[in-house]
Amino acid sequence: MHNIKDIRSDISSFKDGLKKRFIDVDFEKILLLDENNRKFIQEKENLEKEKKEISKSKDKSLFEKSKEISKKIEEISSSQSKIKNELDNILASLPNLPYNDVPIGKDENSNIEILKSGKIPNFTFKPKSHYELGENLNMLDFDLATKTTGSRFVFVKDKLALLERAISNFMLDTHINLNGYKEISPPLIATDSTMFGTGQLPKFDNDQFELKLDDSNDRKFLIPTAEVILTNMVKDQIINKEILPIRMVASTPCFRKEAGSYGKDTKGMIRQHQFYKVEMVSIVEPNQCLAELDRMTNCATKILDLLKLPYRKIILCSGDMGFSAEKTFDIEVWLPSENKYREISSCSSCGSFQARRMKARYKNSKKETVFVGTLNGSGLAVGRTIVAILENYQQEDGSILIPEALKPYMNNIDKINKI
RNA sequence: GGAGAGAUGGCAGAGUGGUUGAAUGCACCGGUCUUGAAAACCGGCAAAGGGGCAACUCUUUCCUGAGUUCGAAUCUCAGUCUCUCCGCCA
Repeated sequence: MHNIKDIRSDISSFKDGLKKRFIDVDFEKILLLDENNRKFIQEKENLEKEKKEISKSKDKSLFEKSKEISKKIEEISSSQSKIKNELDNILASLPNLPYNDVPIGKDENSNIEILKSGKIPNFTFKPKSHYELGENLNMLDFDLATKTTGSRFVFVKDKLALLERAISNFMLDTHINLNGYKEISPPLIATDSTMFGTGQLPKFDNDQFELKLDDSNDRKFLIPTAEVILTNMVKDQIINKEILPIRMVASTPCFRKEAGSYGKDTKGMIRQHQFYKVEMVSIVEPNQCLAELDRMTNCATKILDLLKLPYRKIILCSGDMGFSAEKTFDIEVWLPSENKYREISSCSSCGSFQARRMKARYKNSKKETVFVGTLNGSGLAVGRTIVAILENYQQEDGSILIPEALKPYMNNIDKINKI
C-alpha cells in the first residue's frame, strides 16, 4: 500500500511507476478524494476542539450547544469516512512500484535471463514427462485424486512420497544450517486482515480458498503460500532494530484456486490446487532490501546447485511481477520433457509495501519509527522439484536416480525402481 | 461444550465519569560525575492523522464496534482474543 502523502508530494513517480505496470490509474480522482478528505478532517477537528472546550468548562449553559456540535460532527464524520473509504479502496488496489532497474515490459516475454547454470542432460532416448514416469512407477495417481477430491490434485505414493519428504527436509536443513534461516511451523489458515497485509486481498480474492465458517466475523483462508503467514508475524508491531534482519523458513502446503488458468498445465503436478513449498521470508531494514534479495536468491539457487539440476535465473519485467513486489528474480529449472525452463522459485523484494499494509515498523538508528522491508522467496517449490528430479534423473528403463544430496534423506537408496 | 477472570504505552503495571495521553517501575536516549566504565543523580522518551517553510500546534487513540453523557480508559450492549477450572477429543 502506498502512502497518500508520498503520492501527493511526488505524483509523477507514481504515474511513471504504475505506467510501467500498464495499469491505468485515475490520479485526478485520488487527489480530489484526498483533498476532500483533508477538508472534512479540518472541519471536524475544529468542531471537536470547540466541543472539548465546552466540556472542560463544565458550563451548563453551553451543554445544549455541545449537543448540536456533536450532531454536526457526526454528519461531517460520515461524509469524511465515506471519502476516506473510497480513497483507501483505490490505494489498497494499487500494486507496488517497480524498482528502477526492473526491465520494462508487458508480460513474460520481456523478462531477461541473467544467468544459466548446470548441465542440461543429454538423453540417448526420448525423455518422458514426470507424470508418465510417476504413473509408470505407480507412485503418482492423478485419477484417484480426481475421484476423491477433484482435478489438480494428486496422490503421491511410496518412494515418491518419501522423495517429497526428503526434498522438503533437505531444503529446510540447508536453509537452517547453511543459510541462517530460522525454522517455523506456522498455521496454514490466515484471517482476511493477514491476507490483506501481504497483498492477496482485496484484489485476489478469487484465487484463494476461503473456509466456510458460521461463527466469527473474520473471513478465513487457506494460505496460498507461507509468505502470507510468515511475513505477517511482524504485523502491528514496532520491532527492535537489533533483531533485524529476521530470516525465517517454513515448509508448508499451499492452496491455490488457479482461477483463470484453465487449460494451462492441466496434466501433471506443475499446477496443482495443493502443493508443498519451502518458503523463505526476510524482514530487514528497508535500505537492505536489494542486498537481501540477492542473498535470498542465492540461497534458492544453492539448492539447485546441490541437487545438480540445471537452471537459469531471470529478472521479471515490470508487467510480469506480482502485486506486492518491487523487484523479482525467478529461478527456472530445466524440464527435459518440455525442452524448456519452468519456474521453480520466485524471490521478491516488496520494499515497505507490505509493511505499510501490515503496520510493521521498527525504530531506525535515528530513532524514527519507520516501516520495515519484507522479502519472500521459494526455496523451493517442492512439487516442482519432484518434477524436475523425475525428469532430469530418469533412466531409459523408467527408474529414477537419487541426487547425491538427497540420499541421506532417502535411507541411502540410489534409485527408485518400479514396484 | 459449561463456569469464572481479564485485555492499558517497547515491556511490567496503576488507574472505576471531569485538564488522564494516562501514575510507578524496567528498558531505551541525553547529561552530570569518572582516566574509562558501572553505580548514583538530573532530564527526555507512544502512535496515527490534520495545519504550518519552520519553531510548533490541533485532533484522535487505553482490544474492536455500537450506545449512555456536556464529558468515558472508567458506565451499558455486542463481538474478538487470552488465561484459569470442569468436561470432551487428536
